[in-house]
Amino acid sequence: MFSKACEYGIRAVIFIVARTEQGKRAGIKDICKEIEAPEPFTAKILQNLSRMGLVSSMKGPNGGFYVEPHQAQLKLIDVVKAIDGDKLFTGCGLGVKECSEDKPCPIHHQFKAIRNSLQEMLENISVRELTEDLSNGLVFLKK
Amino acid sequence: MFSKACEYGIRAVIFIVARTEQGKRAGIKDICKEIEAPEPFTAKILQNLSRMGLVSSMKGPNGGFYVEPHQAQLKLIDVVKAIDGDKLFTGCGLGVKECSEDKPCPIHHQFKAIRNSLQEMLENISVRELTEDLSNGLVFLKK
DNA sequence: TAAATAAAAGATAAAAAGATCTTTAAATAA
DNA sequence: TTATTTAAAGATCTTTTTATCTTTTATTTA
Repeated sequence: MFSKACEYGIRAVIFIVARTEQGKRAGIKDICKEIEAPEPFTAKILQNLSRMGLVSSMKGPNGGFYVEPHQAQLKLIDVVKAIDGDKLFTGCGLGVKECSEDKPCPIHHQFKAIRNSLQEMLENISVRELTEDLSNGLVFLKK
Repeated sequence: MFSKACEYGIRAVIFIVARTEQGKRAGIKDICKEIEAPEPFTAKILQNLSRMGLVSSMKGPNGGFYVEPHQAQLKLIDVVKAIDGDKLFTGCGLGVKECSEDKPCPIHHQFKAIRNSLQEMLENISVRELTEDLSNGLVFLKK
């Protein structure tokens, strides 16, 4: 469904927001240990997210990734679209080039329903609420 | 969502069933022209489906791909699982290794709902009913 | 200011997915 | 039987995705 990059990205962002709420920044090493992700690859992903303004970073001692208050309002859909783009929500399920409402592919309508609910779900979940579940020990980022 | 192989596979199978209902076999060339897919790649996919018994084939003049009556009952889920496996329905949305009901990832429950409805959709759609829409000009396999 | 820390950036490498080409085998029809 | 047709099989190639390594730049602290 999501690319590996997107999976790592979402997990990393959840952890970063959690750390920010504890008043700390999250170093790439900590992040990757915590979410069990490859370090240089995840660093790349976060550099991109940082450049796009979804998260912030600071170099040097005690540096690392964090979120500004306004960034803490991130919805999951923002992260997904930043990393995987929106083809999951706009592309044809069967890869038919000119699939549209007028000339639908064989599963166009059924598919639309599914991915609309996927999109809706991602739009309604904030990263922040997931960090709460995380601190409460309700959900996990690794084994 | 689906791999390219799966997209081509589904489109090809729909066309093959349609041709079978017209009492003909579908050659790989015809198939690929009709669904706008790369020929050797699609041939590989159909060879696999044939080996797995989802479709039938015959060599020689007037040969090609077709379905036996019992194969015409194919559901979309059969094709998807044959090509992409079932990781879409069983794997964790965030790629967390030991994600489970007991130790769920942050979006485990929301994700489950989505993919259950996806699975349900694929289980309830038969390839055959899609060929009807195709012959009625209601849906399209290419532009 | 100098040393240490940590992200940024760029180059490179490995693996997987997607696509192609060539040869072989089976079936049919002349 | 022989030539023709068409899928099967195997080898190969390309592109994209995933992952790593090295060097540079920014920041902090001593």
